[in-house]
Amino acid sequence: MSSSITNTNNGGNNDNHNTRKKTKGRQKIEIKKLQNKSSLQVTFSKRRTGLFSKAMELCILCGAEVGIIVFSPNGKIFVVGHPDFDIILNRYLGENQYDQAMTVPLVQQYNREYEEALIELEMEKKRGKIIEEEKEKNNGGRAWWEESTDDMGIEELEEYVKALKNLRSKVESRVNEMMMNEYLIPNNINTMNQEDGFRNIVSSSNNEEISANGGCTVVDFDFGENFSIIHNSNE
Amino acid sequence: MSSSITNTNNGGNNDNHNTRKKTKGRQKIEIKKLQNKSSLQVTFSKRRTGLFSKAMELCILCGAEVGIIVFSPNGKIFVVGHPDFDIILNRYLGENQYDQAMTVPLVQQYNREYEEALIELEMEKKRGKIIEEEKEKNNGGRAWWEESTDDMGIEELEEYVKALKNLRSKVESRVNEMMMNEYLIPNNINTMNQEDGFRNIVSSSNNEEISANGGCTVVDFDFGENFSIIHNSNE
DNA sequence: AGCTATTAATAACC
DNA sequence: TGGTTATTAATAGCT
Repeated sequence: MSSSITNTNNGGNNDNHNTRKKTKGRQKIEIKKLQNKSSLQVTFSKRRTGLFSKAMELCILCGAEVGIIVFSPNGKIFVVGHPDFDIILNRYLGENQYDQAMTVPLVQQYNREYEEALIELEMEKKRGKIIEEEKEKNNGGRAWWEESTDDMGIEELEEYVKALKNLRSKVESRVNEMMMNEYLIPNNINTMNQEDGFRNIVSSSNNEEISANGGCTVVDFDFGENFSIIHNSNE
Repeated sequence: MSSSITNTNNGGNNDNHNTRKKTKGRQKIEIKKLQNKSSLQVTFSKRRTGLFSKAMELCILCGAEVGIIVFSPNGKIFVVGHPDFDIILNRYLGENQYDQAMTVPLVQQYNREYEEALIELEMEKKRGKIIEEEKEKNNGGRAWWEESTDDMGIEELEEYVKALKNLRSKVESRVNEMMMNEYLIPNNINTMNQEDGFRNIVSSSNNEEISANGGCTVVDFDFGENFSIIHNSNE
């Protein structure tokens, strides 16, 4: 049906002249990885623009909020968001803080290091408290660890270090265990304040490249509304 | 030109009967917020599907990696990603750890608490080292803080606590300052290991609802490839 | 980066 | 929500 319509465009006139079709026009393609490197590049660029445009339309038409991250085949990163990508991300992280989004390696690492530091600190404090107590108990006298010989004192310190290392490994495994549980039994969805003090600098620009950002450029396309786009370069 | 073609569809036959157009078909619309609530809902649903589909095609055709977060006008969250949203997010966080994405409130808090703990710990360790040194210096003798009276010893401790609190506030303001600088002068892009130990549970499901995840459902659409979709419910 | 013939997406209706 | 149809919008293949 539709083919008969399109054929009327050229009619029965299959002569040369200026009625000959200039190009084949759009052709149906299979959705599978493009092999031609240069056409892949062009397609990526066009379709990425199309995707961002669609996202913007969804936002405007429906009052939705959309954030998109795209890594090009060459590893370049493109980020868009409305009203702003980081607000979207923040909201996502806030509503999903119990799931894997919050347990990205860096946060895991912070978590572990912080807990370790806390425990070490607690132990140091306890030690300080013991010293104080001992001092008050036999005032003028020596502290408990000073009652022994010098060798003995050093031994104590070595033992302390050993205990600390021991503790560290115990904490490590306990933290790992906790992480496991967080994966398997999602819980404690405690909402946090998302608006608090969080301000972003690389948004609300108006048109074209505004500020270099450690190799990360911020661009505001002609999307009419404030639909911030962050990418490295045009691809 | 195109209008004359479309008119051939109905020809000159403007009678009733079964040649009458069944619907007006697609009409041109302005990209501005839809007012009709129910059509907005329908449009959101259809266009969201379209957006996700486009994203998937971009991934397959070009070998790109895409992650999308959508908040519906009703606040429902929809997340997609290929090969997996959390991998995309992880990669983004990794490559942008200097920018505001890493300074969402929770991480800021972790950061501050960790730094404070570290400094307290450092101070405690230094104190311990001094004690050790003093002990070795005049072996058998008293440590420096024991040379004074008991009152004096307590005073020292109180001073220590005061100094610690002082330090804490100084650290707090220094950290705030650093955060400010990180916003204004993006720097230290030190790459971290992103593949390390990070595994996600709520992906690689196959079709329809698989696992409830604290109210967050995981669905794999019929996108052919493994294009994970996470959302709360269908909208 | 432009152009054009097509296909793909979708607005209106059911 | 899911299906149909007439249209518009996106884009594949060329320049």
